[in-house]
Amino acid sequence: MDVPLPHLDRPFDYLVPEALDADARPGVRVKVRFAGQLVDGWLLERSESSEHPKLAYLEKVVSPVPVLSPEVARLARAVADRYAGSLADVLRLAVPPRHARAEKAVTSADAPPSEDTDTDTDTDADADADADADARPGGRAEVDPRGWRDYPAGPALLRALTDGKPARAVWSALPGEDWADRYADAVAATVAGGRGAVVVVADARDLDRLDAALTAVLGAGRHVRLTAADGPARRYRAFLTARTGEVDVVIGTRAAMFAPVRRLGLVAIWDDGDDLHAEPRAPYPHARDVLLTRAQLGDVAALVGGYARTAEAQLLVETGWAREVVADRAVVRARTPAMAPTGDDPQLARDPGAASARLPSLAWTTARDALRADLPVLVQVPRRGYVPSVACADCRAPARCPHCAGPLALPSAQGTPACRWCGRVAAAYACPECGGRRLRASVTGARRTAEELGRAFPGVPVRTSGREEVLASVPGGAGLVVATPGAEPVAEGGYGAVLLLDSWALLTRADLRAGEEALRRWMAAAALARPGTAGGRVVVVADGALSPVQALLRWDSAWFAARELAERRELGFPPAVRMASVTGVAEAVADLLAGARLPGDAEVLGPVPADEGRERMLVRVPRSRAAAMAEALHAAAGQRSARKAADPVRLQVDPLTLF
DNA sequence: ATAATAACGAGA
DNA sequence: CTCGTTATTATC
Repeated sequence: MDVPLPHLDRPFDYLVPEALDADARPGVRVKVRFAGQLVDGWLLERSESSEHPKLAYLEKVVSPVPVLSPEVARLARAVADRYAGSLADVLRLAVPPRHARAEKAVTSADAPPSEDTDTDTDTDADADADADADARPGGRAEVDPRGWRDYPAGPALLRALTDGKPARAVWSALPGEDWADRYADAVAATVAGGRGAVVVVADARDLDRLDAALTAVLGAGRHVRLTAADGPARRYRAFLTARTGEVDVVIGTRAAMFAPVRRLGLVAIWDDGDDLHAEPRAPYPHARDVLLTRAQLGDVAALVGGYARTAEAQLLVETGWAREVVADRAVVRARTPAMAPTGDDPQLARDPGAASARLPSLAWTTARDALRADLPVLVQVPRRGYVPSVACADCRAPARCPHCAGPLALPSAQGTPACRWCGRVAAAYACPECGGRRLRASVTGARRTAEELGRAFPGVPVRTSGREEVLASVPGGAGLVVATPGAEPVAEGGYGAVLLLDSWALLTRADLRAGEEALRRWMAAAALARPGTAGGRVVVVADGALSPVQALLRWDSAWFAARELAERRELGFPPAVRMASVTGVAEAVADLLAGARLPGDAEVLGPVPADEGRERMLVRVPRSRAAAMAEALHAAAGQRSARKAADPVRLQVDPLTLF
């Protein structure tokens, strides 16, 4: 039933009229009369009998195309359960809105859809048999591991993919790695084994890169792009192309995470730390978690890769769910650009205004040398607009509540710091890192402009790449490129120098993931530099003693992720625990939590003010209780919606930001 | 939304 | 105790 009300989140039985018998197959969209009115719905399964005494008839089959595959239906239910959401909400994300013209174009051109449902419902054994018959007639296909040879476990991973084994890998890409080529290799290996693949990337630029790499390896027409940015018609068309089994490789942004793929053998995500992977619509699923759920449910291989490793990926490694695919230290050293921190200039580091007027001297000389060698220089500047928070004035460690480890905030310039989670006043705050007692508001630095840099290096062409216009690549000669994180163009032959500025603004954000995010952005930029042996240098304007900076200098995000995860265990933060946030007007939030039969060991934190007069409570449980918590919250939301409680409450499981 | 159903209370 | 009205709850 396509209604988002949580208390109606279950199947309903209907009779199928004779006339609709042929079309009424599992996976089709239907219209039914429900509570007196016509509503959209999904035909989940056909059955001979029903518990329900008086059944109504199906009103209409919207289209005979079974757009919802059995695998995706199962996945959607699992995702709804994990995120305390409704199946209908997940299906809205999983199956794009119907576009009649696109549907006609695809289904009339190809084999009737009946053919494909048969293969879809095949058992795994059948699928494997098909695979052998299709793609490996005379023996075992072998895919050249190419760049995967740089990673000791790489070739074995590709073999496992070709053999149809459900390998799970957390991949830490080397600097300078052409990740898109590696993902294309992984997909090709899967396809060689007769299986399909779904690959999710964060944005259109990454998608273009992967698209090109895949076309080079597989040839044209073997894969399809699925992204919301392409518009409803193209998106639905791409969706149907996959659903009918015409292609079995789907790449895309998070809209593709639910893509139906015949004989799925691999799910992959690149740069899982990018916050674009978090779906902003209810129930707010994260692409990484959806794909991993998919792998788990279907004996499907999974590849989670990035230059930087997230705490979530680290958890997969530490629990043994996935194996890490990393290069040996010697190879890392050989590929890494020469890196140097320049945090020893307190004047510049602490005063963003002064720093924007000129570059720290090491950064300046590094850029100058690269330009003299006729090499391009990348300057990464953070976006403005980070939430102000409070940090230790001496060591700049973010100030946390001694009681619940929530973030501290200063109500006024000279006020007493108070926790934004539990509201407790931290009158006698002392920094746990250095014992300092003074606090300062940490605000972001001003954005450096390209003109300022142009003035510093007269006569050098300056390009910018940012929100308004994102450059995919720049030529190899001397030139300055100013880019915001995530918009760094690839340089032909690699950058001679990469300057990472305003790190302080990144590191002191009031965010649980501040350190991880800073490292992720730095690594993404530093990966574009030439190796140190070829003259590539990276300068990060930050204190070299800070752990994210250490991790960058050593190109060891696994080390950082392990540290980060350990810290989150200590503080009781995700992914070490599972959290849910409940947001709404105060009475509604209290009402929902009062009606929720939470597991005994659940902790309820808050309230903290949210925007527009609403407030937010956090529920924290051990990971073993995650399902129980989600179920309890979903049920409580159901109770509220059943009695038509007026004020809406937003439920988010593992929200991206906790503060 | 709307229909069935339970709950309630006034008046006989 | 019944009837009529109103809250509650289920909706195939």
